[in-house]
Amino acid sequence: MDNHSPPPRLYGSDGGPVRVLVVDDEPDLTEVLSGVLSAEGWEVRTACDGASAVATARAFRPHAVVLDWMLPDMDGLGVLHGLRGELEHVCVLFLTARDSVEDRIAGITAGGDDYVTKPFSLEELLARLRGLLRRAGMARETNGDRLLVVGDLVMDEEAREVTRGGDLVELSRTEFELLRFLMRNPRRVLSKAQILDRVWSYDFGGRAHVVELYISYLRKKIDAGRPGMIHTVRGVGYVLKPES
Amino acid sequence: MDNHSPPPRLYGSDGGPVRVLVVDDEPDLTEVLSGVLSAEGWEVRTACDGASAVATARAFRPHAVVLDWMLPDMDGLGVLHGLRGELEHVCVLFLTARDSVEDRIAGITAGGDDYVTKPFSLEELLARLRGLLRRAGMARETNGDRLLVVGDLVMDEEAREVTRGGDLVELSRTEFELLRFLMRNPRRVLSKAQILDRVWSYDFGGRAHVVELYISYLRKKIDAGRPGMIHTVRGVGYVLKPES
DNA sequence: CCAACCTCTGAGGATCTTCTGAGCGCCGTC
DNA sequence: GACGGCGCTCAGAAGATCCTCAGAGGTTGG
Repeated sequence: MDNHSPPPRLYGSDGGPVRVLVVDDEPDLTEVLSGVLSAEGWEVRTACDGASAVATARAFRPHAVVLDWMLPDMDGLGVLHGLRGELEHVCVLFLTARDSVEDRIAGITAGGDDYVTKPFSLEELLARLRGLLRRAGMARETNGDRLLVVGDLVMDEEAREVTRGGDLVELSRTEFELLRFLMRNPRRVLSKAQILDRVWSYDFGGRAHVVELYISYLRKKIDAGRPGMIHTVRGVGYVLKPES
Repeated sequence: MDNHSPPPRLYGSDGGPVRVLVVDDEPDLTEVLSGVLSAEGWEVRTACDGASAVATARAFRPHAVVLDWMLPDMDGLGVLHGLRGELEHVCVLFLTARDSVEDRIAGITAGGDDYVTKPFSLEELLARLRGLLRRAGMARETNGDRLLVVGDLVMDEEAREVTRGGDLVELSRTEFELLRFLMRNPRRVLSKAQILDRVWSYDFGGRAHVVELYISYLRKKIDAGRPGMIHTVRGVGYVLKPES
């Protein structure tokens, strides 16, 4: 369930919603991505292979493309060529298998694009996509700047830096992503299932118990000796909120 | 039995009533849900298996679907695919057995959908459904925002926060659901049977005595030292109303 | 290759919820 | 005034839920 971002937070430089094209041959994946992205206020189209991706891009003119590196009909480079032929400026976020051609991708991303390795968490993908568009100047956040602020808790997403009351807090990767999700949904109760679906990889087979564990880690680092901001709502989930 | 919710509270973005399709193979359940939902002002259709669900969706074009995860002919994912094929935007609320959630319904809550575990209470199901539609922007509440207000009593459903005269009141899960039901039906006498049917799970075997008990808990937390808002109507039930 | 770190599992124990049962008081009736 | 029906509250047992610790396994970086 996606209960953040009431109205769209992002707008294209032309004022309309940001358009993103999702290209992958697994329908389950495109479906989930499509759902999350439109719930975040983006306009989404999907394609399942390279040829239809290029064709869709021609009409849809997306600001960004989420593109699987391995497609049934062509590889990432081929699709990239097709896309660049259609669209002058388009941000591309590649999805790759962990061990596939990381070096070649590295060359490509030099052009301002980025990549995420499968399996990824939705929060990570969203963050990358947002970063990509911001850097390309193709979207302006209504927020204004790049800081997430809840009470005296501040997160700089780009620098991956978190401070509470001015003190720097060191977080591991998972802790950071969990906190980011919480901070993007302040004063809203999030269930463990929701958290699991967003912060952990989509193929994670584990149980909700991990969420409790990481909440416990976060509390130790963030709420230590201060009024707690992470509250348990028994039988429902967790909320992040500044003391009232 | 269902004498609350005066006229429909929800309208689709097109101005007409919200359409919801209920899919479950237990006729008892679909019947109850259908009754409650239409009493709440929704337009309802039902189906008892996956195939007829997809077929009905084609003609009915529901805004939301309440879908049992386990159906005689196909599983939830299959039906979901069928539905997504027919309808562009549709919210899905899954009904699952408690332990099938543990097996994980990967990505379900990520795509903007939600689930409720059986056995559930009607209030919980309704709340989830309302939340789903509100977030999808497919319904606008005549109310305007997400707060329930009765006198100086205020409930924020998303944060699960209740205040009386500005003071925060901590409630357990059941207390919260009971109060939500009362606040959604202010100035209306609700019988214990009604309350039991709506706030407790449909398979709850207990007696009306629990309702008295929980009303007592609520009074202690909400009416403590203030003019009482929860009034007993002897031989009939309870009313919530601000002092007149 | 080793050390440091991160992530997850499992178990134990602490805490909070929920429901049952019983006693008591209020109210209307007889 | 006595009685029965009804509602309120307390106390406690059973259960659900959550927190934390300790440790295995994997990954990273030197």
